[in-house]
Amino acid sequence: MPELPEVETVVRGLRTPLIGRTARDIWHDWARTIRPTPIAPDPAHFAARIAGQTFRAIERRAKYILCHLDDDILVVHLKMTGRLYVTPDDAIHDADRWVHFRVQLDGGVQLRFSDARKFGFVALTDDFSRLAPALGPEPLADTYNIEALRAGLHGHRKAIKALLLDQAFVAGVGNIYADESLHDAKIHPLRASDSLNDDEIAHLHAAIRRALTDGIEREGASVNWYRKPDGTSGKAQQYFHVYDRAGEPCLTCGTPIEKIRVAQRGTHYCPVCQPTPTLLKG
DNA sequence: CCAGCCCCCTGTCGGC
DNA sequence: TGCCGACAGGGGGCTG
Repeated sequence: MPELPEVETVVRGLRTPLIGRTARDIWHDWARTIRPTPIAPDPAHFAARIAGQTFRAIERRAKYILCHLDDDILVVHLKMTGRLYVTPDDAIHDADRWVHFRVQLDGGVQLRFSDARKFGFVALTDDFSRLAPALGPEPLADTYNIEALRAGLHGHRKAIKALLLDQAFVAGVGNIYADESLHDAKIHPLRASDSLNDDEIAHLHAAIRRALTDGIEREGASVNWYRKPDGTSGKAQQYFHVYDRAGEPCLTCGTPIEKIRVAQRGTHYCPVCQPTPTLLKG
C-alpha cells in the first residue's frame, strides 16, 4: 500500500544507485506491466527508445515515481504490491519471484520492478501530464496551507474519508494516512466534508502534514508488501494509532478501535475521540 | 454530484 | 490438512 511516504522513501533510496546509470535494454514477462504511451506503444518501441538514455533525476508526484532520463521520463506506479530497486545483474532472480520488468543498466546492475498482484505499471513518456489523471496539490508543498485545504473542500459534499482518498483533492494520501490523519484531527471518517468548521479544517490540515512527514521520517509503513529499495522495512507501522488496530485500545482514551467500510475501504477510527456524526445527510 | 459496485490480481488467513 | 471464501486496497470505469 505505498502512499506518499512510501513512494517518497523509494525515490530517495533510488537516487544514489540509479542516477548516472545508462539504460541498455529491457525485459518483461507480463504484458500489462508496461502501459502503452504514444512514444512507447509496445515493448519493442520502449526498448529502442530507452536504450542509451541516462538517468538524470528522480522525483515523486502524488504516488508516481518519475525517473527523468535524457529525453523521456520512466514513470512507475507501485499500486498495492509494487517494489522498485537496483540490484547486480547476477542477483538470484528466484529471490524475488514477482519481478515482471527489468531495465538492464551499464555497470553490471539492473533496475527491477516487482509486483505480486500486477496492479502496478511502468511507462515511458515525454509528457507525464498526459499519462496521469488530474492530480491535486502536494500536501507537503509550502503552498498547501489551510486556505488551500479549505478551497479544495469547496463544492464537495461527501464523506471526508472518501475525499481524502481522492487524488484530485490532495495528492498522495491513501488509506493508512487518511485514517491516521482523521484520528489525529478527531474527525469521524463519515463526516460530511462540508460540515467541518474552521477549527476542524485547521486541525485536519496539520494532521495530514504531520502524518505524512512522520511517515517519511519513519521510511514508510511495511504492513505487508512495501519494502525500501534496499530490501528493508519501514517503521511507520510501529506508530499507527488506528490503522490495522481494530479492537485494540485507542492510544488516547483506551476505547477499542472500530473498523467500518467507507468508500469500499477498511476504515479505522476511535468512536470516542472521533464521535459519530448525528446527520450523514441533510 | 455522489454512493455503490465491479474490475484489475494474488497472497494470506480464518472457518469448516 | 485441505479447500474455499473473504479480505487487502490504488485507481479507473460504470450505473443508479
